[in-house]
Amino acid sequence: MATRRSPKLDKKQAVDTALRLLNDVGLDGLTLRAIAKELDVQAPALYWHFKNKQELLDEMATEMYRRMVAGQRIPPDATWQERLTIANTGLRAALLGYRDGAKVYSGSRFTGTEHAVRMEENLRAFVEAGFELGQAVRALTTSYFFTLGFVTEEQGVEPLPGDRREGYDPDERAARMAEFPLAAAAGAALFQDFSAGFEESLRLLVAGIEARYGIS
Amino acid sequence: MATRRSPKLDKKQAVDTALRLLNDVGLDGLTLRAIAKELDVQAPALYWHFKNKQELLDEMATEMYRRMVAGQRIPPDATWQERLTIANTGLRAALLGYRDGAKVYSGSRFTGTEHAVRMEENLRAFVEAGFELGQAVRALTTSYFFTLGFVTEEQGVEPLPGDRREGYDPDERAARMAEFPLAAAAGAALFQDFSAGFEESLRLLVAGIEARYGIS
DNA sequence: CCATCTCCTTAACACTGTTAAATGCCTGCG
DNA sequence: CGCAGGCATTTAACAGTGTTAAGGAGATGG
Repeated sequence: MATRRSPKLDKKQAVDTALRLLNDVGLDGLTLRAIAKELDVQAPALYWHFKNKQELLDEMATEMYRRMVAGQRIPPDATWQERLTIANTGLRAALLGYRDGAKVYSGSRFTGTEHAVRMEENLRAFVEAGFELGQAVRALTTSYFFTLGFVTEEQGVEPLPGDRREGYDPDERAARMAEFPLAAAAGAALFQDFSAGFEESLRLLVAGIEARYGIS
Repeated sequence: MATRRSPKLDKKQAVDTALRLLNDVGLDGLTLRAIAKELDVQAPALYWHFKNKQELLDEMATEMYRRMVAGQRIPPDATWQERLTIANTGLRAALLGYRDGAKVYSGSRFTGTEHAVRMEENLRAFVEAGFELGQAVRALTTSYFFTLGFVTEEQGVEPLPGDRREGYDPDERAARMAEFPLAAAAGAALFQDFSAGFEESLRLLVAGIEARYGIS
């Protein structure tokens, strides 16, 4: 009866393939023709499943988020501090998992409402810890925006973990900045160990929330 | 002698025109041909002054930064808290001054080293206030990344101050989110008053820096 | 068996960033 | 004065982009 022979192409597979391809070619190289070729299909075929390229990108961002959530284990008895740290460390890791991940992600909008379940969960945890809803929103979004900004910048310097973009040799930079000793020395703190810097920033944020909202 | 009749086109004027055009057409509409037309010139003429489009965008970002610095009056006796607040409020205002401002800005790199003078100034002020250099860098970059992430998101919802993008009607959103009461209610705190939210986040950050580094 | 719906292909369009070559205009030199 | 040569631009063209229109193969349902 309803067993129409499986179509050559389906939405989920297209999104998966596009995400895989993204790591090889980057956002600039991620053309519809390239994606189509990977799927053994002609480019306009994608328009049967997506109304335009942006809708495919939106689906990609949503899938990135889905995988991030799936990869996070939050202990049921986690404090709000642990929760915030895990959520943002996980978000950063998820974005770093794809070349131009942060750009793709923050240039897109989630499809559906699936993403709201984790958001609801986080908000509830914060409210139960004693936050007012507005405070919880502020605490979570502040860290969220910070993480997006951080990784965007990070991937501008290091497109994929390991290979650094030209113009970012630390020594070369220091030489160029010779007139500005503090700014030159800051390069080390900035471009050396992104992970350590990121975590320190999160600690700063946690400390601020504790202090300002009086909840530890 | 050296008064060669001024060429039709010069770098600074091209950048100014491109920045003005950006507000009319957005980043997608900002094509070399459109910029050239505005300058009464053919598109390839731009390649005499810029090696490619990215270099023009870099110059635009640098000019945005220049104007931001010019528009900021930092009192000589400002505390580090005031300094951080002024710097980031000013950055946000500068980015909001252009459609897709945050995207253009964080997709580009500064040309030259001019930007380093303000950075040096800020770092020195923090060090003089008692911070170690690493702490100063962390405090300033954390807020910097936050602001970039915040405005990127803000301009995703409100391309230009005033006109809101479709799909972001607060009531419609609340209805769609009916299963997630906290997330639905969070919409108000998120999409209502961006400026108030931004300032509260900065206060959170300032409080965190005070608490963790013990400097008030 | 024919009509219909689903899913994909082929062909084409307008437009993009970018390069190559040709063309004036201005300067400095003989 | 004439002419070489660089500066700054134009014209023409190219490969490649997202997207649309039209058509066709293949299964489904009446």
